[in-house]
Amino acid sequence: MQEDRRLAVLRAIVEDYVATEEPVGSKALVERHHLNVSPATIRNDMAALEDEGYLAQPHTSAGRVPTDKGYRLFVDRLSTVKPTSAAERRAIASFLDGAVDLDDVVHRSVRVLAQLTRQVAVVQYPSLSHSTVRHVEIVALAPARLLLVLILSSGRVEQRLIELDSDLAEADLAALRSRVNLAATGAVIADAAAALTALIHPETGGAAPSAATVSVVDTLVDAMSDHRSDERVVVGGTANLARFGDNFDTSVRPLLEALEEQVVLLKLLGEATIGGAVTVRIGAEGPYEELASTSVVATGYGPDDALASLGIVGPTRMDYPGTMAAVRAVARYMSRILDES
Amino acid sequence: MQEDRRLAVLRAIVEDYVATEEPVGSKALVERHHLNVSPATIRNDMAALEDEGYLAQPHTSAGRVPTDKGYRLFVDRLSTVKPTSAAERRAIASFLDGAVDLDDVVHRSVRVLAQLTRQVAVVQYPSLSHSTVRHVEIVALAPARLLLVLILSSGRVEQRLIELDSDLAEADLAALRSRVNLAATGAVIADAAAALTALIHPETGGAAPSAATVSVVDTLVDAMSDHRSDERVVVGGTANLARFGDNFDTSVRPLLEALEEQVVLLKLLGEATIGGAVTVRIGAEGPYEELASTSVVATGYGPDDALASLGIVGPTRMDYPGTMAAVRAVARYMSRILDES
DNA sequence: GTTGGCACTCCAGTTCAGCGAGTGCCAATG
DNA sequence: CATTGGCACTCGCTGAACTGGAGTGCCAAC
Repeated sequence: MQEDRRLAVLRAIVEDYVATEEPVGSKALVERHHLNVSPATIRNDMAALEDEGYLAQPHTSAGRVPTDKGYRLFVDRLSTVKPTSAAERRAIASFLDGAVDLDDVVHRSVRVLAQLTRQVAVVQYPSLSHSTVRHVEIVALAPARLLLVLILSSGRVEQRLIELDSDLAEADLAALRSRVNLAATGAVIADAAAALTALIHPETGGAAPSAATVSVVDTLVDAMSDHRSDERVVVGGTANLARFGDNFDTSVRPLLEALEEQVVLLKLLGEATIGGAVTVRIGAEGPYEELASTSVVATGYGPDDALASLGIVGPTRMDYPGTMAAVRAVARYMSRILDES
Repeated sequence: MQEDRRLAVLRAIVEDYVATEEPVGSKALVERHHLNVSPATIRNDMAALEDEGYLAQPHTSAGRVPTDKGYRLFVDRLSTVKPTSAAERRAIASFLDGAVDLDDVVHRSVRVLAQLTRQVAVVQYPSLSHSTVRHVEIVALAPARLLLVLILSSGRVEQRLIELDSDLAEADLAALRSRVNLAATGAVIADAAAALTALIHPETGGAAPSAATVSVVDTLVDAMSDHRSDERVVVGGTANLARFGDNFDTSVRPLLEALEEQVVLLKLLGEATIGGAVTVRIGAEGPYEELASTSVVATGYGPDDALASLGIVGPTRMDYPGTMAAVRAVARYMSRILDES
């Protein structure tokens, strides 16, 4: 019985603190939420919650503030999933439906996510490793100079320029082109790379591959395993940082620094790709000390939610239910769009 | 004689203010710079400079601060061009030389520029309109489904997918491919678009073009005139905003907002593409009221410095000579790299 | 277990005086 | 006429002292 009320108190404190940005005291609490008990009772509960580590006092004789542990409990057990509002769904739809290509989808997503959550939004580009090869084109710019164009299902295009030691006849080029496409087209990146490699290392000892073939295949395999381009992320909504101009040094500065470090961002997002659900990292739960006062709400998108991740970064004091709903909604819509195209 | 000294005083004030971030007084000035006159004399000069609008006082009985007009005079007439240091050149070279493709060049440039200037750096992608067509590839993914790949000299690749009403024979495809390339390859975008259009509107009334030809040409011309992709910019170094955490509302917030608005950024940079030199917009000189307390230092890059622009955005109180040198150095290096590849 | 009462704590905001950097003006000087 | 030293004045900044109020913790009563 008291246990139930305690949780209700914790929930109320989280909600009030998120809304007001100020430590919440016992009296204000009984007024705003109609708990049918006296402030003194609440005080006892608050003291207990503080003992258990869910609350903290900025200083003696101020109200209580949730700790990371408090937020965690709130997110895990107390928050009711806020359904995305019709207005939000409409915003997402009208924003994303106008997108013309992959770049555009990613950029629009980051914008709409930043707008909905009023936080800094981060969207990772679809990773190479989950794409399939749509087509490989080999163009002779000059007799000994080839342009390789690798077109992937996610809409991404990679190009490489190579010089050959000797000229390549048009007929040979055509043959090479069709062999390469036969091996790679339609396959997942990893398989395509393997199939291509097999072309120049034939188990069944056929004719030795030509120098041009080796060169082309090497370059393509290299482009396919170039994980550098996996590391691309787009950031948006940094203007939202302006909302919490105080706490500059504790909140904004480390966040800005982290945003510059794409590697960190990718790690943060990466954790989220695992399950299908929306992941929440609160405060110091992660390994990044500088981000102790920020939370990350992220999820995967694309088929099986495994193509790449998107999410937001914000202060631990944030509207978790709303943010989680927005992140999930954008991810779903994005998956759908990518699936259609 | 006094005129000379007045300018020296202005220069000294700008330099000191930039270095110390504090209003500079007459006494401190004679001490730091060895002007061989008394503080009282300087005071007279300062009063005169204030009358002419080059200086201002934050409040009575504080030191002087340069006005926008003061900075303008400083930039135009008083600053000696700081030659890029060897260390800077080395930093730029080692940073940019590792770049593998266009995206990479742009991203690396923005990083190195942000690092050198310790400001927010902005680099615009090479504009379509100044590129030439390197190659057009037409691939039949299916008999009635074509993939068009447009490869530009700047390293950019555009792709379009089209469906035909009827199947296209391999021979016809080859013919079309060679006609299109004959018309477009090597030409500047605008010319290429015109030449392609001519293919389907033959003045000398030849045979009417096939439906496939019309479709392909239309799509290519459309891709060439797609100025949306001209509007891409990359921003870096926002973490440098942390350095001036005070003035949050006057400096940081509007800047963050401007950075989100790519259109504004492009306009700011756009002004710079005109001459070959480094352009400086100081404070309220531009039409953007919110950016009244920021300056933009930018220049063009690429052949004739006309391919696109890059630059930095920072507080009016900045090291103009150093910043201008860095911007110019990065632009030059970038031009060179793009030229080579 | 809940409640009202009460003493206590401590932040936040305000007032006020003193300090010091800096100015403007003036009269004197070369 | 430019320069200089002197001097009174301004004004923001700093720190101390004070106060109001919100909030707590504890205790005794129900």
